[in-house]
Amino acid sequence: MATPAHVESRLRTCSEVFDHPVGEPDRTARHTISEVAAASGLTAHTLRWYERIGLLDPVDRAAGGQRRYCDADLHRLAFLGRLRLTGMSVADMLRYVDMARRGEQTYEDRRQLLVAQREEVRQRIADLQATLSVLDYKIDLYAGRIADSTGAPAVCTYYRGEEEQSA
Amino acid sequence: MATPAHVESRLRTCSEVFDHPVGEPDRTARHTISEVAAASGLTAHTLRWYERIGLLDPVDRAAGGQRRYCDADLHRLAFLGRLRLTGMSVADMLRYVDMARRGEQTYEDRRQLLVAQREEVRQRIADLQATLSVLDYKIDLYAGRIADSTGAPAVCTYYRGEEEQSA
DNA sequence: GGCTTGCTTGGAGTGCACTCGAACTCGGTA
DNA sequence: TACCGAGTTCGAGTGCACTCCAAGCAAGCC
Repeated sequence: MATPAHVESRLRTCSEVFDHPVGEPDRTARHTISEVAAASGLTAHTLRWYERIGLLDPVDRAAGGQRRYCDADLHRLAFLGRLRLTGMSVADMLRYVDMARRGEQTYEDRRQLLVAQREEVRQRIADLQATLSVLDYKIDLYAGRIADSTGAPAVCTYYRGEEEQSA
Repeated sequence: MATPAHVESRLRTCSEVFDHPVGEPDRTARHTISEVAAASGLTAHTLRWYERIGLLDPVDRAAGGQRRYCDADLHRLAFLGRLRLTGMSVADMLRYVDMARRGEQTYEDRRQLLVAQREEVRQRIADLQATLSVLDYKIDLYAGRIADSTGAPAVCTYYRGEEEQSA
């Protein structure tokens, strides 16, 4: 049922893996730090720093001591990027990663952490959507598309009066 | 057409104004710094700092030098809070406020700034919603509600394989 | 051999947005 | 009069998340 024979099974590029981190990750250490930096949007500095503080497990090395990242590293980076996007602190990401290292016994703890984070994300989306309508209103106001101070029926006047600090 | 006579027209409280900054703001300086702190969620320290750096115009003072905020100050604070929520930097908020001080001639500039910010907010919402589905997937995974490695038809396997760092 | 490029390290530095401290003033009350 | 609590000032400090630096190494090329 896995990969049909006629599908080429070459190793995927760094960006391919990072942008679409699905399936069983290949464990071949083969991506250089600059490839991973380009794919992830993080700097090489930041990638080394993530490893130093323990967000990434020690990365494999080529002869000469250079880092070679495998697909599993990219999977983790991609997910950490998602968590960071939600506003999760590095300290909390570390907590999550430490749990992941402790294996199945932390499934429930991890689930709870993610459920809490999901709630925060939902709240954040709601806040942003409320902000969006304030921005819409202000933009229309500046474009002169809102007849001001005429008794237009029930027009939203959010933040009217903030425009000019005269008086 | 304005305020019918039978509607009581007492001055609104600090929280009322901050939470619902609509209509022409009253210019009576009457809210203490701790009231504004409670209503806005900012600390008194931060309110003074906002004024020091110019995000707020110099606030009126009671005899004795204590600050008394008016409704217009609260309107501005409420809108600044919205901008901050979008991730706008204090430096950019300052730019916006400086434009507002220069009056009508900056309407177009301000509109453009807000349009750009609106685009960022939309992008941010999209990112967060994508993250939400990743979180949903992971949460289900941890709850054991996803039959792993069985050939379930086209199940999303985002980030599968990131769970355990064994191997 | 000499040069360039890309990588290595640990520690120090940066920028942001607050956050706090210390010393002081004011108005009210027991 | 003594004290309290809420407020004042400005400069300094904090925590976070990078970001950079200097010195060095290894491989590849002219």
